[in-house]
Amino acid sequence: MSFADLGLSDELLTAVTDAGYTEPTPIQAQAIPSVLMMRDLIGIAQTGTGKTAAFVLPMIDILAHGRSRARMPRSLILEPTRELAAQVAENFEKYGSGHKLSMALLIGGVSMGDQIKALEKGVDVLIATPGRLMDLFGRGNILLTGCSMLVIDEADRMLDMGFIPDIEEICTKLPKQRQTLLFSATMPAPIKRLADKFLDNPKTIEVSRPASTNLNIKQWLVPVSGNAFKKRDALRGLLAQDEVRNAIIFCNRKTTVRELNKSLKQHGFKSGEIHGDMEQAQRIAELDLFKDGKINILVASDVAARGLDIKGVSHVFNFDAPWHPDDYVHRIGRTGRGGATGIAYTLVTSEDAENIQNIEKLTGQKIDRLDVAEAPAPAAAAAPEATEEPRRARRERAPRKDARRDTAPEAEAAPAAPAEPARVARAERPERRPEPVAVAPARNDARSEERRRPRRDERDDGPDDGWNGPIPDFLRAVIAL
DNA sequence: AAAAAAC
Repeated sequence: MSFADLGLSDELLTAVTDAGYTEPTPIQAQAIPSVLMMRDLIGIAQTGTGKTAAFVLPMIDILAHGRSRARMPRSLILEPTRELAAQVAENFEKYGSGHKLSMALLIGGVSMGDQIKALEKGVDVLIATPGRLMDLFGRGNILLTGCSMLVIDEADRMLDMGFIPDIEEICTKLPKQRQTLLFSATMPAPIKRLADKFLDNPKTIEVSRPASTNLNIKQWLVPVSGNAFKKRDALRGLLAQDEVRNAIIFCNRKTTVRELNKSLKQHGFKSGEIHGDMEQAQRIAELDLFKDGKINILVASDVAARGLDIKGVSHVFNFDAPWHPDDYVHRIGRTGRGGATGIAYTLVTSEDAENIQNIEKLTGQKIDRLDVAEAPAPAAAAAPEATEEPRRARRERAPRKDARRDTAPEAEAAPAAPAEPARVARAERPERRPEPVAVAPARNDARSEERRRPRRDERDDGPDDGWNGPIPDFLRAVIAL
């Protein structure tokens, strides 16, 4: 099966080939001919399956004929988040380069002026999040009566976010005579009802079992004993592996995102953050830095969990196990995209245990616990005196004021402590552990070692290990069980 | 429990 067999125009095939694609993904192979035949469609597909191109490509061909009129867009694509909407717009630009399609991206957080101007001129493709679309519609800037094609993308996400009433209202403003495509990773009852109500004899395509995980992604659970501080310890150790080219780190809370990014920066990592409390321009800027490799770590809330398509993300970390098991599948799906392999680590404390159970129930697979034999960098045990040395040195420094605080500890906020004798820092680190050259400047590494040792000690969590075999140093401090 | 989306 090749793109040439799907009925797309020659210009479009050229654009696809230029973009480096030769073979359609299963959802593209199944959806594109149906869409070109103007059928309604339900696409049940995980992200990372090539879903976006499955509707963008045929839409370009369909819209190539005819032209738009002022304030009357010819097609509408609804997306749950601004990032996703922007990404779909990028796809239209990429594949539509040979066509003269006009496009407007209606999302919040940016000024309305340009959006209104574009609408005035008339657009072939309108890509929108529901809020801004409703807003502009209410102001009389949009007429949807000429809109003969509708795409509802990530419908289950829309449901989660309470957008279904908005979607229903928008649907009623479109002409009855139209083509409607609905995409969703899962099919909960309210989405089924929505499809029954607004789609006409749809063809249903399901390309992967809902909530199945991508087999290209190697998943690990990393048991961590204790608190957020120890999680940060474990995380830094994992990030220091050579193979971590870049990574998205998901947290459950925006505050955790901010704290973790701050902490990673202080440890010399090139990291950035993205969450819903940030200005839109800031979000895009951070995303671009990550895409361009100016930073290689992006700490994110679930705003980035779904649909974000960034090429070549080598690792995903779940700093917290997500509350909703669906989100787990979406988060780790940011790696292993386009047939590449990826690795996903989930840090697990007792607080995460229940969420992990739900995830394993949903996916129907047990996730491997990272154990000694398979740990990334098995190492010789540290010399006995090596663990004593930093404790002594540490007692000479100011003790923590509040030993119970486990977020944003002042030890991290404080300026760098004077370096330990190099011998100590080295003795604590296994010889075979890769230097974190690409991720964290080595000079900061000794500092990070210093900082976490005192903390563990003061918290008086008991012995450092209970292991018999060689344990990677970074896991020694944090692994439970 | 959280995050997302309109001013």
